[in-house]
Amino acid sequence: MKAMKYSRQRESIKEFLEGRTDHPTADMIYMNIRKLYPNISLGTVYRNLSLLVSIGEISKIAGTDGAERFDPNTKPHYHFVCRECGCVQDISLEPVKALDGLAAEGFDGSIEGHTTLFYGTCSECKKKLLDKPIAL
Amino acid sequence: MKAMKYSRQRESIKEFLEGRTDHPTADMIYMNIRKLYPNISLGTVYRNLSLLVSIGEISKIAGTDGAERFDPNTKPHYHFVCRECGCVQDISLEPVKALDGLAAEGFDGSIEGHTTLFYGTCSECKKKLLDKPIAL
DNA sequence: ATAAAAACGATAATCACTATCGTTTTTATT
DNA sequence: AATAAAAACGATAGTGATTATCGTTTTTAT
Repeated sequence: MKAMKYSRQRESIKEFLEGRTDHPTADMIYMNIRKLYPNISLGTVYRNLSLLVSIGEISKIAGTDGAERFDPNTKPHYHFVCRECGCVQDISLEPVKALDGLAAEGFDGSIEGHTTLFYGTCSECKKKLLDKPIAL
Repeated sequence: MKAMKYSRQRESIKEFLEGRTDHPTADMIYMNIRKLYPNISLGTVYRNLSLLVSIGEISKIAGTDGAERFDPNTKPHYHFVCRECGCVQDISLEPVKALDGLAAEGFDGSIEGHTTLFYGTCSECKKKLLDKPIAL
């Protein structure tokens, strides 16, 4: 009933995301795709991003302040967000499924999973903070 | 330099939140406070909520879709969000601080903590889903 | 080659939230 | 109690991310 048709815009969005680990926002993706398709619309970027998410080809990272971020890696994994610069990075820790069981104890609903966002200071910002003189 | 002055609007917001475990949004709080102060402004609600958060009297729950939610419980704890109705509930599991150490392994930034949001179906919605006939 | 419908670009609308600003309250000091 | 500085207010405009609308263009099965 709703067969998906090919679109080069969607293809280029997927290609742009492929291999990336910086989890860009819709706007960052828009800015970059515009170099290839100068009159692509921001709405088209949003439409295709949610389309790609809905068919499971990319995933969306929620919980980060401001804009949503997109990830070509669809396997569940944890993320880290830097409190200094706001950058988002992958955490190479296998999701701790045991947490779901622990959380389910004494809980009357059913728990299907969890999302975890670690926060702190990324290595880049740690360096910068060391170089910076102490503020008075 | 910036002494905080009393305000009944702020007081009533704090009182409204006190004892609640449904984690209302700013708008839900606004709707309720209006019964007591019919011409309170939504801006006043937002201003006081962030003020109360900044002095540590209440806390803000991020990561839930749409609007931010507020919690009178300032001790760090996990939350659950229902995928059916969107309600947010407390999880009575002590934050697993060991996760931070695990995540830090092989990570070059520094991890200060994490937020975790469990998802699934709340008990209310489980009941409703059982009563509902299977869709064709 | 045709035509149905999916996707497009442009743009308006929505939603949650923040900022501005003139007026009202609070509160420390007379 | 009167005063006055500043914090807080209500009304409202503005912002930023996202979604909806709509007439036109592309895709694709026939």
